[in-house]
Amino acid sequence: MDGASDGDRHDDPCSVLSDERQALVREVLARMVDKWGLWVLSELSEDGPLRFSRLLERVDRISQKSLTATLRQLERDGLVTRTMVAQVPIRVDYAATPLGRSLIDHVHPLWLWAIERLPDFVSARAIYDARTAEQQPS
Amino acid sequence: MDGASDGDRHDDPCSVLSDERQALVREVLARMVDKWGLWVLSELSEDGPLRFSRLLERVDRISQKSLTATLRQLERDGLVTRTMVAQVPIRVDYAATPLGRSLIDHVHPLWLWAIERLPDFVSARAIYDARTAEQQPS
DNA sequence: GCAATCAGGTACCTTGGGGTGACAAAGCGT
DNA sequence: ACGCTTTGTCACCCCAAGGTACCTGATTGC
Repeated sequence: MDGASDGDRHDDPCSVLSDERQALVREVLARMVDKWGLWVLSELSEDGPLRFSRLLERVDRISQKSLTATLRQLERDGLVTRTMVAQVPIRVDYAATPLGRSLIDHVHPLWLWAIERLPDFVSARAIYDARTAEQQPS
Repeated sequence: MDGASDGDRHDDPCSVLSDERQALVREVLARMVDKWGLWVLSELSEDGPLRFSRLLERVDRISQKSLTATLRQLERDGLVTRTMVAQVPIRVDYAATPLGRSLIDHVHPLWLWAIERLPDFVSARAIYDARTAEQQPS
């Protein structure tokens, strides 16, 4: 009997979790890799609470829709808080939670590592693309 | 040399890089968060070189198409190597590169952190979903 | 000739992310 | 009354990820 198809043969984060929990982890981490999540959370983590339009200015070229969606997702996962302030024109402050700041702290090293290794990725791609181009010259 | 005029107001990984390089980092890291990339790379990193069909068995429920695509992307970014062996039936071995193993080493802590915090995410979502449900009784 | 194995490739479909632009409620200045 | 700002929502679009299913090409064995 070899190769039972289940259980924890190794300590893969992936194969140790149920599909459901695995998906949840992926969804949370996906924000740190998608186009806006990390950026928005970083702004909030570094420069205190910010209102919607400040974020719109600071996160360059983000659309209103995407900023709204990003904030909703971050809020849903407990990474940022949303506070409405009844004011002259209505005002909404967003702030990073401790959980959000902790996530940033754990994500930054990974990004820094990736930035350090950028030349490796660039050259790996150049080599790969050149090799596949010579094999498929059309 | 590279005309990447990166304004660095703060040490955001995001706002320090040119769009192009930012996108490259995101693409590499995205594999570690998408459905199969981390899993495939982990298998290769832990259990030596593996051939296509072994991976197909070990990465449960992955489709041929997705495995092929995942491996191509990992290979393109220099994270795995592909070696054809002229044999009885043709044979192809995939193995993690040092760069790939290094990436795994840097990604694992993040996943472990996320798994530790899973209860926080679950409860944050429960609270958020309950609150929005009461406001929008569909 | 015919089936089987291994390593893919290709077509088709559904989902979801993200962009644009128009519109909405709330209060203020004029 | 009218328009301004702020904080969104909604409708419409395109594109890419991923799944299913089927096809290819090389080779061995019958």
